[in-house]
Amino acid sequence: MGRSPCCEKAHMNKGAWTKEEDQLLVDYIRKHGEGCWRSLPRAAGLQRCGKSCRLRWMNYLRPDLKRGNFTEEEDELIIKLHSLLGNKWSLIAGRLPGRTDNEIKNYWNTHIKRKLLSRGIDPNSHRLINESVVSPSSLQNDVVETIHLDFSGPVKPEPVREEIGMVNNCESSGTTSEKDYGNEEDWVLNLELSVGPSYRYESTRKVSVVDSAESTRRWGSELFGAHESDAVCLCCRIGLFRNESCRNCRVSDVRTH
DNA sequence: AACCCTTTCAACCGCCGCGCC
DNA sequence: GGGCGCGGCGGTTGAAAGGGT
Repeated sequence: MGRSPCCEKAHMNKGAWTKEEDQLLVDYIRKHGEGCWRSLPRAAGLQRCGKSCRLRWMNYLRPDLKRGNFTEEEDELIIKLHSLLGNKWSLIAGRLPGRTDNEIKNYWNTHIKRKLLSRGIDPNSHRLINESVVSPSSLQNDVVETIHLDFSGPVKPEPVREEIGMVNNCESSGTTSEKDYGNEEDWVLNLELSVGPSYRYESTRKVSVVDSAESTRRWGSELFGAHESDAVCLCCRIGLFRNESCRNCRVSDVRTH
């Protein structure tokens, strides 16, 4: 017996949303907040699947979305993050305030891929297209810089380390799961990401950020080589602020908290 | 104006992880 | 431990828009 569908297919609208539907959804979420997507359509008077409502809200109706073209800085930031994270669009989106995973994914497929190819760079491996298979020794010789993003609070003993070449093809699962470190209740994520060639970066910094736009600008221009005044807690940087998981964060940005 | 091809991007689909029972 | 429901994610699709002839 298969899993039941997320919603009844019958009597459900599909395709483009109308203004009236948008309004119903916005009104409902303004009143009741996000969540309970399965029951939301009925409660809001929408003939839509809950998933569809969530998607519409997340990708289009959220008030904090940035509209318009991507800037050159955002382009470069996406490229660098993709070289680190692979097709983890939601993680990448978490680093670009106002941009959605869907938007970035589309932008990657329609613009950035082409841009990289025109530079002679393979968009999947982020290496020169003519470059032969990378040997382990050449990987070792890559200057590997560490991006150390830390939270306040306890730190788990062994930091996760992802190195270029393992990340690019997404064979890496992204992060080592918590179970790999036992069930420590209180350890706080201490993720180290590595990428080469290097960007200058001192690995232990704790600072605050002024606002999300400024954060983006700094990241775009000085990615992984930020000033001491640029570090942000990981939860904010990878986008956890969306689900209020960012409890230890000291950032005072209103939008993200 | 009409047609065709390409590009863009909103929306859908299927799968997965997590939490709950 | 296993089943189930839900939210979330990434890949894919297809309608609409844009551009060329």
